[in-house]
Amino acid sequence: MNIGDVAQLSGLPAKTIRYYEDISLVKPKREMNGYRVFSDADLHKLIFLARARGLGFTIEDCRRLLALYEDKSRASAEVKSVTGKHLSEIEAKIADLQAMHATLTRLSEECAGDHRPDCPILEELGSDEEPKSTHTVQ
Amino acid sequence: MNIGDVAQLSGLPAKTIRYYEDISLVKPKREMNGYRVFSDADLHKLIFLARARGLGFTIEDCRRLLALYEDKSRASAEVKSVTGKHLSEIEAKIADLQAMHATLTRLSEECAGDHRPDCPILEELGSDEEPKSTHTVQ
DNA sequence: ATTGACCTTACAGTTACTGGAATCATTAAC
DNA sequence: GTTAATGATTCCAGTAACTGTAAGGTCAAT
Repeated sequence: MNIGDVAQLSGLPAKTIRYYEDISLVKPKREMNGYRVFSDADLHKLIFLARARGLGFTIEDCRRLLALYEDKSRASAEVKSVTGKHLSEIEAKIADLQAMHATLTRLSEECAGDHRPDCPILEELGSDEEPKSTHTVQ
Repeated sequence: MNIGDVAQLSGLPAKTIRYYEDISLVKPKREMNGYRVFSDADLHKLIFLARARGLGFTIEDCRRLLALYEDKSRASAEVKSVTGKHLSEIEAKIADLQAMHATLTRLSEECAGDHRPDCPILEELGSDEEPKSTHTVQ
């Protein structure tokens, strides 16, 4: 299969697949004309990667998970550990976003949103005192 | 004030403040020795930026908000519009993260997490069929 | 005169791609 | 047989918002 075929089948852009080769996540063979040739195993890997990335795992997590996937004597504890760390990060991000959301919603509700210049959003951002909630993490 | 002082007072790293000057968010004067000199107005801007960034606004949003802040004849509707778009993006991100979280939690609960190789997490990532939920957005 | 804290610039690296240009290969149409 | 469309290749640059590091200048105190 050529890159267009596996792009279609995995849902990943060809550009991304070339990038994954660059960083050695997949190692397709080459034809005499220089074209990449992807085996079924390569396609399988790409589908694995697409799903893992879709679940928000970093590339390095994906590399680790792929290695575990191919190690038939792995301990499932290792996989669960990677997943657990990722879950914690997701939880932290959700919490941050919810805090931002709460603050912005409060300010937005207080703002008339008309032609007049008075604006509680800008007032809070520019105030001299500590605002009700300031977020340090994005 | 020198950069260390405003870094302290705004909570922003000096490095970040230099970067903000690079991209023209602040324009401190210079002393004869080349050191940056920050006015009270500069400090005020930096605090504004720190808060807006803390609420997850992009740098370009911050630039826009800062311009509105300094435009005493602005319409609060403009500020509310920027904020509203940002709120929608936050909501979308939260939804994505919650979907990932749900999938990963389900898989994690099914995984023994011991010395044995059997692992539902890897099985789903590597399965030939469409998994129960595949996320396209991260 | 020297130490240490603080300031300067410039360049590289981070994450995970994405866009674009220039070129080559393959295939289908005329 | 030539041409055009499609699809492949490489390479370089850009994105967001910084962060790290190196090499060096300045200042206050000892």
